[in-house]
Amino acid sequence: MSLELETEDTRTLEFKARVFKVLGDSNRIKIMEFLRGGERCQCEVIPILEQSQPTVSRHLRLLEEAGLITSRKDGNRTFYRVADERAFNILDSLDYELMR
Amino acid sequence: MSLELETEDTRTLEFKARVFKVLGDSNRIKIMEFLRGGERCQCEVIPILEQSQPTVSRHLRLLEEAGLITSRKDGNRTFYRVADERAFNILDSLDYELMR
DNA sequence: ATTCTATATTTATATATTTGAATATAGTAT
DNA sequence: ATACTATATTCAAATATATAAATATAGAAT
Repeated sequence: MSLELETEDTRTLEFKARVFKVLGDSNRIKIMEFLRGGERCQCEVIPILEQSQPTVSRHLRLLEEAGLITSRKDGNRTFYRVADERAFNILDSLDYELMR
Repeated sequence: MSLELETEDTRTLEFKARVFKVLGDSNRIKIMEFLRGGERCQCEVIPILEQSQPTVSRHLRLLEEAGLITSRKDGNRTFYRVADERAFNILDSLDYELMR
């Protein structure tokens, strides 16, 4: 028995930190919210964020690497969707009045 | 009607991003998990993180600035507790098997 | 084949974040 | 008063992150 907390191992802890870190950017939260409407291509995301195409591409990649979204190619385009509907629970877990 | 999403205003979006960003660090998640056990002083947190006192002090300050924890001084010590039990919902919202 | 459109990658720059050493402050104990 | 303990702050260095310009790739349209 070490000094480590019993409740959560290092793996889980770092997994959670990675996911939260990726969500710790309003551009990426905006993407997640946009994807509530279902699958969208990158070209649809770009005007939502009002940022450059490489920047949007990178944000999408980070969300995908964190396992929050998945992508599929269709011809020219890359379509993105939320990997698991439960991902929205993370976003919604903050909808209480801690905010002012 | 602008290009902005109707569902969440910029304020809410940036609030959420700020909270997630603060939680996007395994040291700070570890602190939150430790505080499930109730109020603790900084001197109790330090051996949990196994990091320097200034570093722990800073992590605690960031959590407090994000509204996730509160502090109170008692003599020499500063005690910290979770600001709202619902903050644990954020941490727990990630307990589904997106992880491997 | 050429042009256009969508996306990805590389690169440079600017900015933010993490860390601990050093120091400051302030309460506690003797 | 002096020493000790707990915490906060300042600072510098290392590292990470965000952004867009430039470029590359590749499918679609003509």
